[in-house]
Amino acid sequence: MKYSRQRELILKTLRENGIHPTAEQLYEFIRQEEPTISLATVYRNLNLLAENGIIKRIDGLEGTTHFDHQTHDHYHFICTKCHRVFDVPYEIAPNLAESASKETGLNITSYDIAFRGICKDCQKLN
Amino acid sequence: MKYSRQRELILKTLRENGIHPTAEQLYEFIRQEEPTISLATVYRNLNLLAENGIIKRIDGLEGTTHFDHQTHDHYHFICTKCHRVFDVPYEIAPNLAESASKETGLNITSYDIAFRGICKDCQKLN
DNA sequence: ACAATAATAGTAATTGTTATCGTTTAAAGG
DNA sequence: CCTTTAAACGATAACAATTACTATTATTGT
Repeated sequence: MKYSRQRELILKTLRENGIHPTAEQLYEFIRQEEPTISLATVYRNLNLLAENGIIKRIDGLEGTTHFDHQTHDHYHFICTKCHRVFDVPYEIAPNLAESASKETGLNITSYDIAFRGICKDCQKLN
Repeated sequence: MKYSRQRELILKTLRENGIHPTAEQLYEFIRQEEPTISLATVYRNLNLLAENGIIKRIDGLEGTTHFDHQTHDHYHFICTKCHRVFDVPYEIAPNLAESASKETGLNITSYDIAFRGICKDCQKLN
């Protein structure tokens, strides 16, 4: 993997962002600083970074994939109204992958937990 | 909601299917019995059934939505090789939505837990 | 500095899904 | 029954998210 300014910018922007953006959202943000960047470049690098374990994909939302700079297993809260994704500072069970593997006999390598509901900002708007 | 032969067939087929198929997979299967059915009808009815709580959507896979005839909260195992979705007969924590709500202060209404790994069939093929 | 090759921008193509629209069909009342 | 009405249909166009393609540019090792 060869260095590129665009990839560094993508990673830096993702790390500074708290809501785990989509490729499109990142693209719109980065465009302000780097107007010639291509949407394809954002997608290409996000996938590349995720494949190399540097960032993490978050599926589980309707249609669009989000990206997270934190790679360790943790939980998310997805607002069903504004569709933003937040980290959940709460742990159900430590070593969940291992204990679930033992219990079920399945070869579990990772997991995703997504909680859904209306976030505090969206609740205020009612 | 008015009765339709197509909807009944979709629901019946989903209930008989163990791997929680996508709309496309259901469509291909149903076509054998009902060759004139439209893919749009499959999508329309799966969404309608899910909105009415009769079936459940499973997001969380790369891109494609799967559907599940079981509506109560339960966990899934997604094979990262063949992309089939299986039920996980294992419960981490009862009343997870409520306890996580209390713990975090978030207004959690539902959740999804997806384990990932290689299923037994795919392990055999190596 | 130069060759080799990875990465880029721009855009076309693909894929999963939804919307549209004219036609068909199930349910309810006369 | 027969008619009316609205829901559902099939076919296909439209759409949105993502990937593939291609000619050009940038990075790295020598």
